[in-house]
Amino acid sequence: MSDRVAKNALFDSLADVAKALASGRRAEIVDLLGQGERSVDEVAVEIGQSVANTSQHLRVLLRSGLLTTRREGTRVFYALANDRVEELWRVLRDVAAEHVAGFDDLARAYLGDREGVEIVSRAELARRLRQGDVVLLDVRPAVEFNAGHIAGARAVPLAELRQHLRSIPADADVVAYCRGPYCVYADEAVRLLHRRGVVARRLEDGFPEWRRAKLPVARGAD
Amino acid sequence: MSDRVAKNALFDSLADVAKALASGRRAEIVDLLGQGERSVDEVAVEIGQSVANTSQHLRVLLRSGLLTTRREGTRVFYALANDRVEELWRVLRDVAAEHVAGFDDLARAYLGDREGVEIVSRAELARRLRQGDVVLLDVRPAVEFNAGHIAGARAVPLAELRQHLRSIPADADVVAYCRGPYCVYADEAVRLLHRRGVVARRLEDGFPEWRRAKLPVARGAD
DNA sequence: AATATTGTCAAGAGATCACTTGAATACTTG
DNA sequence: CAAGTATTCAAGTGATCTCTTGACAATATT
Repeated sequence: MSDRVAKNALFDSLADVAKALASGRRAEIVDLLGQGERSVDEVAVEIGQSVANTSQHLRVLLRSGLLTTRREGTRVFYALANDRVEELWRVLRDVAAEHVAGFDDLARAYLGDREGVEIVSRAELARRLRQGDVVLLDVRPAVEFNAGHIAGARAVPLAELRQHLRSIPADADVVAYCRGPYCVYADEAVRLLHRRGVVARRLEDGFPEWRRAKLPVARGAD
Repeated sequence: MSDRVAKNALFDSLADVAKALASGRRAEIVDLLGQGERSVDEVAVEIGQSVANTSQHLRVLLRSGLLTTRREGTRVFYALANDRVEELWRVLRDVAAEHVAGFDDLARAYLGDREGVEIVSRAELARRLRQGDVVLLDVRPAVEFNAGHIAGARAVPLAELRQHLRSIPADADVVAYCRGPYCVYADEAVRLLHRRGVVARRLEDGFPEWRRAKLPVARGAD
């Protein structure tokens, strides 16, 4: 059939979206931007790549329509184009977790042994927050907290957790959260708190999932 | 940080799933298998590639966990691993339709001008089927009809539509459906029916979406 | 056992991709 | 306007990807 060429072109164009995500570094970028917009330089630091290379990855994602940009002075901020992109990322992540051979091992290698880290479901955390008997720590970098956080959370970036230890009541029931299920921050926070004898758990996933579930969120420095 | 290596490996492995879909031909395969399992040879014919190349594409999808296989005599049947894979494909398709520049043009080039082809929503079709005042044609190949179809549909593969024209009452309200929103069969059926003076429309998408919406389905030759 | 059918593997050609390096551009500030 | 900062572009290298060709493997039929 002569439709072959047109059909190939159509499906190649569908595949272009997948291609945009078909690089570990770009996947990392999408995961990161799920927390809010970032400048090229910030993204470069987060993904551990040169600025030039990061810029090229961002352009690829932009060209495929997954991102938008905003200029502010000399800086350019990239953000996810919309919620559907976030949904695509989430579904992709779930499929990988379910189907990719060896994925669990890789996750364990990066996140460390999660044996000692107890999990709190979104539903339970929402209930405990309403009751007011839980100390909720947002252990992501401050920029991300400001861009949006769970209502009632305290901004305690992982790097500063040590300094805040004193202000956490010894008998408190602490929950920490970060970017999502494959982010180390909350795990490390929980482990540190445990070592100090504080009862702490981590939220099952992260802020994007909470927002998506239409649970209460807030913005700004606090 | 020394976590860099582990983090890269984790996200590379997430990107592997995207990589599996990052080829137009493999995208076509996933779209096709959404209708039900197929042998290597059948897939090869559908995507217009050699058997050897098709086999390699199928192995890539298999290795990434998106497909499963079943052997029957000398033939090997491939199928989507589960519903989540279908969901991933659907979300990817939607994101492409929404974000990829020029996607609409490519779709029009393949599907032809859809001006004259009126659309029926799933909800309306479901209602009309309950009332029993609609003739519903499944214009996909017979294998796909047998693997699953909308309850109440008649199997009328596009190639055989001409022979069935006589058995369609001139005053009937006809609806045709096929694989999904980017499948040509239903459009072509509607155009043919129009030329014969029959009032016909196409379902907004296809069988997989109908099944996913938990609307009534049936299996087998009728 | 010989033959046919169906699918997989291996090697190779040409295209595309990821990252590096160094230069160019866009904007701000002094 | 000059200098500085943030980003993008262009060229190049080694690796990976797609498709082809031809051989090989597994199963069924005679």
